[in-house]
Amino acid sequence: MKTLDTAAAPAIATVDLILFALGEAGLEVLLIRRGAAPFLDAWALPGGWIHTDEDADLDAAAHRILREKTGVATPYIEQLQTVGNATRDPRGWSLSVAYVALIGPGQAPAVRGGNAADAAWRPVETVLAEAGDLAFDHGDLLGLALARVRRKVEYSTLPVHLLPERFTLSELQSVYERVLGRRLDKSAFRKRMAEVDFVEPVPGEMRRGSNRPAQIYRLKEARSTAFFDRVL
Amino acid sequence: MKTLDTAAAPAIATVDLILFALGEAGLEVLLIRRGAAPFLDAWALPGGWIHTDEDADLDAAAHRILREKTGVATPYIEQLQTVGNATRDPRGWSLSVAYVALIGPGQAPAVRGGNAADAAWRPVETVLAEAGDLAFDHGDLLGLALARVRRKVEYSTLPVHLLPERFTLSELQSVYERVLGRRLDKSAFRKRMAEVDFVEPVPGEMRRGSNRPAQIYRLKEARSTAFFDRVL
DNA sequence: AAAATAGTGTCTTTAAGACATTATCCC
DNA sequence: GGGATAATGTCTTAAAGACACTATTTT
Repeated sequence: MKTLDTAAAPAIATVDLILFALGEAGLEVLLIRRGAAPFLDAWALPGGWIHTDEDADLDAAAHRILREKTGVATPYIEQLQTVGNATRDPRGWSLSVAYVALIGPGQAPAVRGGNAADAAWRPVETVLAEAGDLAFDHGDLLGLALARVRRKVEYSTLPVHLLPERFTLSELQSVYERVLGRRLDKSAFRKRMAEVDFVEPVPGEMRRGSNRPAQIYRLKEARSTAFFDRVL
Repeated sequence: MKTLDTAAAPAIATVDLILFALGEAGLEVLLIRRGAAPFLDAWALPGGWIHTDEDADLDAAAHRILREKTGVATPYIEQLQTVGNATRDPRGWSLSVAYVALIGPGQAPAVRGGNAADAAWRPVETVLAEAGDLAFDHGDLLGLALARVRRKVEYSTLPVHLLPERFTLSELQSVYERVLGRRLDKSAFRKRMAEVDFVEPVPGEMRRGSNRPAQIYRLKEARSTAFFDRVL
């Protein structure tokens, strides 16, 4: 969201992004410090105006804005919800389409978008505890996004997108456990992953350590997210 | 969507509504014949511009537009998805927030909104088969809405909103079966309804016929939609 | 009594959860 | 061999699904 956007016609509405990655403390969200009024110097979600002259559609706008604000190019992304009311922006009636994006380690730029002070990864719990400090209604949007992700983890394969391209089943299980905040049974977990049939072993590739090597898996192509019959 | 809306400032984006009700042929959707270009005389979903001077927020806009276009005042309503691209409206880049609404028999006006020829309930299957005939990308929106409803019926109590306020458990089961297109086991169905605890018997009220009378139920207050642990 | 639907119970089959065992590497 | 984690198997327990039976009304 910029205040300097003066080309009235091509700017329709804003897109805000809730970008999650897995860090030391569990789920973390990328925040950007605002450099303009309103909410000057407050932390905010990365967002920007739709540009009708360069964005073919909403998803393209979300990708562009994410890339421009954070440098992230190819995340998993899905539309969350659209909020619009007279009070969320002091400048007047405001419409924003919120997107959730997930990236794995490595794709996550430590800090991007100008200088180091204006972007930061923050643990979601910490941010939510002080949700009111965020610009606009971004605290609400973060809450919505977190609820969506937590719920969807229960019945889908969403968490693969928080891992690098190649991973072991133990690593995948660990992601589920960290997002859900509870332990899962190993054999039940593997049975379910086999059922939904969305990952495949990479022949010959193993993760080695001071123990039995683990088979490395990757996402089956054309299978971005699968759904379970039942809840975990 | 009107072309005559010339007040540039307060009109931001459109809201389109997919209004479902249960008819003879199963799920039916309300369509309105367009009275202006583009797509003059084509069938379309009821929709209209957000008016920043009268709509407090998006949901309020959706309610107002539904009421104005169809006369329906108090439906179950939920936001579906927002679509925006350069091609859906020949007049230029267009943004629309789609809502799904469900109403029970009785709340459904046979025909409203001017004269009888400009609104009609149509079976979803029929309309989808000729989805390309609808104005804009409304065929796509209808497809999205139907997929959402069909999926959500599997794990939630959504179908109560297709019934009148008072109903029997057999009637409720019948709604599930008609939307899902398959039979359900009676005892399993009742067990599940008891589990989620979202309906309650109306003491003394029974539905009578030439058979054993059936207990009449109603939605428990403050419980619009509940979710199952598992899929039906 | 017959017909019809409501409502509940029983039994079989399946799946889930806890736990144990075996496997394979490094040191 | 010891330590560590991978991978799979077994057993117990709970739930789901199919089906049958009982209940209560009208005709």
